[in-house]
Amino acid sequence: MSAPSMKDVAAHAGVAVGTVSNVLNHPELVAERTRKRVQTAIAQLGFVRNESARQLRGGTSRTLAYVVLDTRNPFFTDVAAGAQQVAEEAGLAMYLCDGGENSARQARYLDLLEQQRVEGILITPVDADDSRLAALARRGTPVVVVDRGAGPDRCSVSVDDVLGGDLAASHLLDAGHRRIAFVGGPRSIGQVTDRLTGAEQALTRAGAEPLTVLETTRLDVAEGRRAGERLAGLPASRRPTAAFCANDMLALGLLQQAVRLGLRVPQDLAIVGYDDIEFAAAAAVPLTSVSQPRQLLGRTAAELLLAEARHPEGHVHQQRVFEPELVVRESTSMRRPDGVA
Amino acid sequence: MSAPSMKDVAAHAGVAVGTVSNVLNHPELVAERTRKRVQTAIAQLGFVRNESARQLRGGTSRTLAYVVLDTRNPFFTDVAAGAQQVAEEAGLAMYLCDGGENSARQARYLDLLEQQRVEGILITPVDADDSRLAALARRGTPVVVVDRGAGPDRCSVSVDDVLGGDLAASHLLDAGHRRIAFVGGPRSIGQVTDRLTGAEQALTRAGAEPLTVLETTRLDVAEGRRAGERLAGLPASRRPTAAFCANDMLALGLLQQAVRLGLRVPQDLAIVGYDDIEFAAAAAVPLTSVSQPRQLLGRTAAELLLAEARHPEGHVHQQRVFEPELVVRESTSMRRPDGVA
DNA sequence: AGCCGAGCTTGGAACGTTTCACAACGCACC
DNA sequence: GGTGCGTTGTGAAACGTTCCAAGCTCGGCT
Repeated sequence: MSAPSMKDVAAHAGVAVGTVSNVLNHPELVAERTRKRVQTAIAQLGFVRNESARQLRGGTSRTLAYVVLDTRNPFFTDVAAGAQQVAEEAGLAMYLCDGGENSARQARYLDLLEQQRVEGILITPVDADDSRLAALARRGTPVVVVDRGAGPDRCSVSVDDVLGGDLAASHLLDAGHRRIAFVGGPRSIGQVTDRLTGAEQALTRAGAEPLTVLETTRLDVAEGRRAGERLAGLPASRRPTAAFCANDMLALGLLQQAVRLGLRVPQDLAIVGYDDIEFAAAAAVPLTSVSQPRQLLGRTAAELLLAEARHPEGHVHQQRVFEPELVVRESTSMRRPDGVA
Repeated sequence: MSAPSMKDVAAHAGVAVGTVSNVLNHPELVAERTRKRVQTAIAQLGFVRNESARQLRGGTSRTLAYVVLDTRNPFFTDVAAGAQQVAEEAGLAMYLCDGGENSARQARYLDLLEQQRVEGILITPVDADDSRLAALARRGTPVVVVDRGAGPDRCSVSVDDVLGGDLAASHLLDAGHRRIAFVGGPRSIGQVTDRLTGAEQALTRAGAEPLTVLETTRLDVAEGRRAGERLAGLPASRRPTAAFCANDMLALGLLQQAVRLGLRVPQDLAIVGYDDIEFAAAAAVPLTSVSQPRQLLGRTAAELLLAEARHPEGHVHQQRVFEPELVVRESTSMRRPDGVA
């Protein structure tokens, strides 16, 4: 009653197990007649290869995985789409594992994937703890860190987040803002601290007063709304006139809540996001954002991973760093977006 | 040089292979001293269980998969988050497979997952072809269809899309619109045709002129923008005064392009979306949309799947249908959203 | 007729686990 | 001093493949 195996197929077709295997893997070795017979037996029994057995017997898993920071952030699904494309071209499947910004969950996925002997892992880590990845790599599972730089003994694909933070803050300074807030967290996430660092660096350079940091527990819309509430609650005299958010999810939440509570954007509060996700341009007030080459990031990461998986011996780890780009829209520009007035 | 196996661990610790297995699976059967010895051997060698072998030898995969229509649509990642929560509580991992609105790709994933003997599959199918799912189920892999109704021999979790379409169209009719466009496609996707059917039904009931159907090739923002272009290109006399989009991705694209091309929303063009994704409320003109209980959908689906996977014998298939709800926002309401004037 | 090689098929080893019947040991008890 | 029991550890079978050496059957060639 359990799933039919090759043995059953062989019996049913009156051939040896090896022949069934040959029909599946080297059909050219099998005589026409026999092949047909085996194939109908397979169809009749509803035989399905057991991938575990297959893999055990020396095969490879032909599978990659991308352990994502949070699948609900469109930025990462765009990156994933890029990676998936490359995987597909190489004949590999790619699983997405949602870390949900949860360190323990990510760790569990890593364990599982290693035990499953996937050919390689792409990961955007929640925390800075590199030892787990080091162990993985040491034991033979190639790892590429995505959207975060890595040390010399690992491939990584990232965008210069410090520069991105600098761009964002500089833009706000240029527009005349002096009291600027940074919205983002938790600090354990590398991108958050890098973007913050970049922004601080710009302010220091300009001799402006330091950032007001509104720390969040996650990088999602809900947290953005909470930050909006906190900002709107401040007396206008002390309220920052601009906010730089660690990503667009936060920025969109912040924007939404700020508007709801009566702040005008950008007049009362200018907002800069990060990632330039597709929805940023379509926001209530189209969002100024720091853009990253999402798909390219994914593609490159997958290519590096494949290269390492295919030729582990001579592999030289690369840390690719792309440049972010500021996309200015109405959320920071004083011009009225349209002539409705 | 290849990954160490239990045999290596056993040799290193001076015990039998069976003992190593016991340390891992039934530690209480092993004496303290021996257990310690084995554990240090494991640590020293960097031994990692081979999940394939494990699974082969009668174990189960403790893994679910959700084959998503398109991971770049936030609706589905929200559903996935709900499902994942349930899976996690049950001690299972869940892989996300991005079908990318591509029938062939979905099929490939299904094959792979079946060969991998996952415990069950959640799927939002691209096309209406049920035979593949039927085959899966027949051979013993439980399947639950998500966001689409199914026949009596399969579990499904869906929202009444016909009703949703009706709600949307009725709302537009109530607001006085008579020339209404439907934006969506391809028709192979069940949700699209159901929502269209519902809308048509409302128009017929009201004796209004039939829908102008703008068919799209995908359900994404880019296609929405293209539809916007087509609409804006029509002479005002023949242009629909309202559009109902098969999902929010389309609606957001349409909105964006319509505004860019000088149409005022909702005065020149009212827009209703579908799914009420988080970004709908934050759009340039907050989007009226048909809301579905996303997380609940995912949770329920996963629960049904688990139930079937755990007790296949007595299982009775259920087709759960939830009710959608119209959320009215500025994209269809004539009131000016704020007092800016 | 005998031999050869081509074409096809076979059977069994190996992959790394888990499980299970059983062996070995020490110990208490009669 | 044997018996019986509980505690630990052992070794081999089994899971479903793939791969390979070896076998079989033919027809053609010398």
